[in-house]
Amino acid sequence: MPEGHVIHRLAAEINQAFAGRPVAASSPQGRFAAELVDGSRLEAAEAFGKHLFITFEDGRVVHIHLGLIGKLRWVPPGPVAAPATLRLRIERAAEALELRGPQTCELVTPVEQAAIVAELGPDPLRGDAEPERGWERLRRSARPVGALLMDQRIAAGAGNIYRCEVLFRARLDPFLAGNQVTRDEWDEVWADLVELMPSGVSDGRIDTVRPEHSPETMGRPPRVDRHGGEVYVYRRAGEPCFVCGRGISQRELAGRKLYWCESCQAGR
DNA sequence: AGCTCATGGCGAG
DNA sequence: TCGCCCTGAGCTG
Repeated sequence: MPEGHVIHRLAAEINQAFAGRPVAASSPQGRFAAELVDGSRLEAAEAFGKHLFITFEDGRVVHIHLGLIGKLRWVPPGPVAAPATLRLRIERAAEALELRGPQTCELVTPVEQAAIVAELGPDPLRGDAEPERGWERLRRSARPVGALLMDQRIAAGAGNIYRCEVLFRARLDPFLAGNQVTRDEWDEVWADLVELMPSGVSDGRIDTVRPEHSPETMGRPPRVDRHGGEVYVYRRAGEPCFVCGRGISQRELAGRKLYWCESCQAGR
């Protein structure tokens, strides 16, 4: 259940553990032809948005996308547990990485990788991101900005938590049409993603609440979501807004649950 | 033990 | 917009 920060973090961990070294690869479940990379040298892992590419020697690339329920986890070496769901296991010495439930796990060529990346919009976690490309799409769409922020062609790597939180922090009405969003508002949203997502990578959780709004400031315990972070609106339906006290609203938008504050994020 | 839901995205209609 | 794919955690009984 990952947004881009999780994937970027995993890429760094994979490089730390395996880059430049031969690894063992297997698919106990049998749904991935792991023998094609088994025993070969893992060159590098790289993330683009929510896509993870692991390059092996001779230009073989394993493309992984976790989807909604996929998981990539480090496990202690030893016998494999629950092999029926284990799509891919990569291990070397004392480190083993297990992939379960991915939406995608396939071998691609570097050319195919480039084509997948070309379909993605700018990734706030990448230094080579071109936010202008996201803006050009956003400003041409009549769809609500709350739906557009789930579109990976506008900001690759952002998912449901970041869309809800960034809209709140910008005080933007999620139902405002993309073509009604001003350039300044887009710049603010983009800059906020660039500020928030690296913390997500280093902390392994999404924290968005500014100190002056945190319950802790009022002497109450921090209100932390199941995913681990402290957020303004995500999964807080009915609870009081940290800024104005109004109950947080919830509604489906773009196939996912949107959370927002109708007072702080009033339309115009 | 069973049911629901989850930080996604695809293809069909 | 809907159904569907993949798995497992967190509820309810």
